[in-house]
Amino acid sequence: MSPRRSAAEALLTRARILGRAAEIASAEGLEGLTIGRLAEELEMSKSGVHKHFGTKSVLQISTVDKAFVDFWRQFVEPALGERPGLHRLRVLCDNSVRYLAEPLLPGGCLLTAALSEYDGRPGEVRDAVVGAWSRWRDQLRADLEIAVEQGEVPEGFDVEQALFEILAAGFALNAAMQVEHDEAAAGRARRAMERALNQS
Amino acid sequence: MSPRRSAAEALLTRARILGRAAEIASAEGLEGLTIGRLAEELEMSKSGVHKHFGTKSVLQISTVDKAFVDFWRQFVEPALGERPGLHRLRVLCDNSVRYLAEPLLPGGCLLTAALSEYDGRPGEVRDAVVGAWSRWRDQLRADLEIAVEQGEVPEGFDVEQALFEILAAGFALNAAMQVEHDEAAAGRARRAMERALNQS
DNA sequence: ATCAATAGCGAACGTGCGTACGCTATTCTT
DNA sequence: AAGAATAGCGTACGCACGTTCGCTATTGAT
Repeated sequence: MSPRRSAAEALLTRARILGRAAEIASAEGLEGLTIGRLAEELEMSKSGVHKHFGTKSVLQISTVDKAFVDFWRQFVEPALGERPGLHRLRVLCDNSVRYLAEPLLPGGCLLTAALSEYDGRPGEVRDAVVGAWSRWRDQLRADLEIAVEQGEVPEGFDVEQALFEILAAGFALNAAMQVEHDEAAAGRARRAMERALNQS
Repeated sequence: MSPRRSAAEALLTRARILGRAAEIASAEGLEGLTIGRLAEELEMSKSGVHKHFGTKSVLQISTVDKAFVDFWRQFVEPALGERPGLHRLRVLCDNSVRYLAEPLLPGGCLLTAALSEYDGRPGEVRDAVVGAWSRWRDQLRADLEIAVEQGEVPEGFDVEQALFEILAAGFALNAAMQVEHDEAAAGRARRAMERALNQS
């Protein structure tokens, strides 16, 4: 039927697979993502899907990477031009709230779900998830530290405490949206993050 | 081999199954929990395990119930004798931090993990998870409202905002413990919860 | 003493999983 | 123009899953 596509087409196919994979995994989990279902929904053969990755865990890792890159491109990179420190941090927080309140994926933030799914399962998939998560956290921490250096926060400001509370608000927002579609949660998350920065 | 136990023994068997089920599910997820593995680890037959529940989803729901009841008995009920309002709320918060920092189960809080696992999958399992979760949240909210009535919190205190931030700290604590065994996270969670109550 | 009820076992089932292999027809290199 | 490389398909494999069925031997009620 469809014997061989060009190398360029193959890249498109791969992207198509990962796009659908991210959608499925965001709702059903990375473990609920199966090659058979993927093949069916994309109207191609199981072996055709399989060949692009060679292994289930490579598919899972690639899906995590894709979701993270999409998030980064759309919600982090646009902020990188802002003035580093407290200002850029506020932009990043606001972007992440928008991302969690109106996710790119039907099942919400794939990274958040995968972190919970794999926190107790050592392996390469877990490493990929934790790695992506750390990149995001390190970005926030970097701006927090710049804010301290620039004296934009009060004396004795606790960077790790603020980081904890910002991430906490993100977790809670994600849960509120996914579990009960709580429209008021975005506002609460914003307020919680702002309070984390105005540490008393 | 083991033909028929007494009704009393059967209850013990059921409890033994659910105990191990909660351990497995806390680490591998409610979906990663399988009857075959359960049977193997308990050294009984698959059909023997199966018969106690009749259906996989009943097993999952029973496991959620068991984990919730254990948490409730050990960390909520002992606090119910405390003076209602802000004081009891503080005890509950402290208890929940201890629970999340040193969980009963090897993979951390089963309820938190299950909430994330099932937030995008409608069905009876999800209903059970959300139901348990709501009971906990309602308990916290009840004391927050009592605190407001008793004037223990400042004028204009936002109950839902405080609730959001308390739960947020719990999520973040759970993640910090499970993902990177961050020993400092408990202190940060306590501080975050306290700040949620001292709403400015 | 009798006898229905049942805890747990053993074997089997259909299904869906990840994976392996060979094939075909096109693309890309030379 | 010729030939190596390969995208994707079709088929098949072994395995683990949840579930079903019949059996056995004890329990607990009559």
